[in-house]
Amino acid sequence: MVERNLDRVFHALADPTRRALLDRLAAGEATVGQLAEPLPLSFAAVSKHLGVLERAGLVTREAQGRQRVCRIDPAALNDALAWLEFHERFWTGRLDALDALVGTVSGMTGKAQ
Amino acid sequence: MVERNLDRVFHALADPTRRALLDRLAAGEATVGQLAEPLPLSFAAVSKHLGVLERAGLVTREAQGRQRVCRIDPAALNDALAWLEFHERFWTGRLDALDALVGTVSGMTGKAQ
DNA sequence: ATTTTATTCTACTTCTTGGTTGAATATTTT
DNA sequence: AAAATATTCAACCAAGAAGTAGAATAAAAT
Repeated sequence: MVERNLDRVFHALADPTRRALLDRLAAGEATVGQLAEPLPLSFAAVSKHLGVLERAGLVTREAQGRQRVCRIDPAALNDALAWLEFHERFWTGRLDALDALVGTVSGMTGKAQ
Repeated sequence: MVERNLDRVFHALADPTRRALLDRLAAGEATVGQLAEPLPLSFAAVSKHLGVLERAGLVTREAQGRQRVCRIDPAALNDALAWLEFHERFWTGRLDALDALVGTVSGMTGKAQ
């Protein structure tokens, strides 16, 4: 269940266009058109990428008149972050040093998993 | 350049079988056969998955007699971890709280990025 | 030297992805 | 009401991913 979502989140992050979209959205909400404008892609392609990000829970789209306003949802990063942190800890055998860290990060967005 | 590797790392992590392989390897090195044994997959399929992990820099395979010993390489997680941490920080606007954290983690494997 | 074992390579298949274009839908503007 | 705008949908295509099976390779055991 969390596993299934990890698939989607990691897959969403594995594309440079989608990471660029996230970077752009980190600077503030934007419509699909605003997101598509600087990219060498059709509207439809950008809309599809946003679909992938949305299904991963990383982005929300809200209809506002005839346009859709996109916003980032930082909470969805938590799954991926938690997985990576746990495994980095585990792999490096440093089970001590980062104990506090995971608590810190998962507490950051206010969403426990 | 780091970007291109991020593609490979996130893509490698986006598959549950590959994450399972990493989990298994976190417990210690293993041959391809040992990795394949509990999985409902052919040897060849597992070998392919290991190729993906290897190209992402997450795993190394070393020939040892007629078998290949696989080991995890924690350093490769750093790219992904750094990306996620930076963005989580950025997205949540908490540019303060995690400042120490990034230093901690990137210092952990002894490899600065 | 032959056989067995461990792994990879080479097709081949099916499904998914990322892209396109043009029609469809919904909302503003005129 | 008609035209323009913003976005998505549907159909399509090319390339890549994940799987299979069987041949090829290389080392170990007999």
